[in-house]
Amino acid sequence: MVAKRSGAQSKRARPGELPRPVQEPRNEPPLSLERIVVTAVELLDAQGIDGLTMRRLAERLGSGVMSLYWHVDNKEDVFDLALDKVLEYRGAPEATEPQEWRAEVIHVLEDWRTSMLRHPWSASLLPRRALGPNILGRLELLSRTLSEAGVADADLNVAIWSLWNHVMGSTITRASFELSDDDKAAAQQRLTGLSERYPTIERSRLLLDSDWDGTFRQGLDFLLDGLAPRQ
Amino acid sequence: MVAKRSGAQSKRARPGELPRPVQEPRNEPPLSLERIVVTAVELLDAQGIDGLTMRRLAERLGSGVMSLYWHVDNKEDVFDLALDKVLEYRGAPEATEPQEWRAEVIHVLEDWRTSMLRHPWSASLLPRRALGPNILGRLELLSRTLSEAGVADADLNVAIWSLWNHVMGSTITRASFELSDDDKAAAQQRLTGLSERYPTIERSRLLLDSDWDGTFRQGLDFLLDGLAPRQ
DNA sequence: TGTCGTATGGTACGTCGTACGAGTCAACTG
DNA sequence: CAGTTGACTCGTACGACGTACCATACGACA
Repeated sequence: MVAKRSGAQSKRARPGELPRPVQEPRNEPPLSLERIVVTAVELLDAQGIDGLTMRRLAERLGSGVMSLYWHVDNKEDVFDLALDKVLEYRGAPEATEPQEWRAEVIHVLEDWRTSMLRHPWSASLLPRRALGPNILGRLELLSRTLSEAGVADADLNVAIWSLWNHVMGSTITRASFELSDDDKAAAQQRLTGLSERYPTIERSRLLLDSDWDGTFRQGLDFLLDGLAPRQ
Repeated sequence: MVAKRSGAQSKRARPGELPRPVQEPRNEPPLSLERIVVTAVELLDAQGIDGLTMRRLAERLGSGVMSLYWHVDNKEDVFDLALDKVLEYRGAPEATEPQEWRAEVIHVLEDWRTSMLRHPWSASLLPRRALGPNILGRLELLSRTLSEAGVADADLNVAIWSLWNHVMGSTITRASFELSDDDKAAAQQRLTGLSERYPTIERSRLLLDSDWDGTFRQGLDFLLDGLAPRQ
């Protein structure tokens, strides 16, 4: 536990140059934190949360299992890094007109939600992981936007958490209904078998066809209406 | 996989009656689904999600590990049952005056949130587990209340999911900040060490002292304002 | 007395995270 | 040039896990 995890960039392996000295050809580039995290995300996308094991990760990287532990403290670390990786923000860094703050907020939050829905495992992972720099960066951006829009400092925390909660809730709900696969079967079974116990749910077909995107936008509008300073 | 998991109630062991025939005294009551679930909740409360293992559960129950599998399909099953157990609803079953629907909704949702905060593991578990009967029961109750309050069927799903999302988001956020313990250390470190990167967050002390309950109530009010029919 | 459904649990297998320590290699020091 | 150091890789091994398989016990009924 010393100098480990310096932001060591692996130098691009320029092919043809510097022929491999004595060893049998190593067809994989050297390990790096970057490669590990990228591969972990791939693995999570392909196999889900339980599909990520250190052995499989090493296999994909063409390395020994224990080599990973030079770059990473433990498996939880991998989860933290993968989660934060997925939440990198590549948004317009342009200064926005002050009167467009609402559109700016909506854009930030929808991008956030989209990023997580692209990797459904991230939604179920976030509740129990630490806040990485990218997550904090998004929170900071949101804070600044609201602050510049005129939200008083005293109301800022309430505003931020309300919006955060909305994004988290919508995303998690959406994602957990997306990847179930037996969702339809289970829901159908419950609805037909127990329709007399849950008549209202059945009537509104709550579990079968809901407009996730519309719900997100509509709830967001209500929150922003309430949070925004009158003007 | 046949008649298993019938709601087999274990008959109360009436002490003194029917002396133990030949075996050495079995000081534990017989296994039952009920006992298993209750003990699983205790174990989760005490040790957290990773603390629940089939071996530890069996140890607490004074039984062999494999005996659990007569009552339960697998470990995921235990999670589902424990989660739903925690969400039993013991609310006032009274018929409410139609003009009090708003208080009724607030009560239902606050009770929901309180139940989950009593068992912080439930918040991080819910996103990836199936909907049990108690959860569906709460959704049904919420649906009926809103429906009787005059929310049109077309808007019902949006209303329910918006409220559900709010409860989920608030609870998960709150719970994940509650049980971290290194929260303060990590947050402090980030704030002092990286204060120039997240100035707005630092200024508002977002990660240190936020009013979770107030945020929940205020966001809920905004949502209800938006969702309720004008009257 | 047998047979059957209900219930218990010991043993064993494959998989997991990771501690430990030996190994390789480039860069630097003298 | 030899020697040392530090960055990095990885084979082996250990304890813990979920659970498949199978032997057992017991009350009820034939």
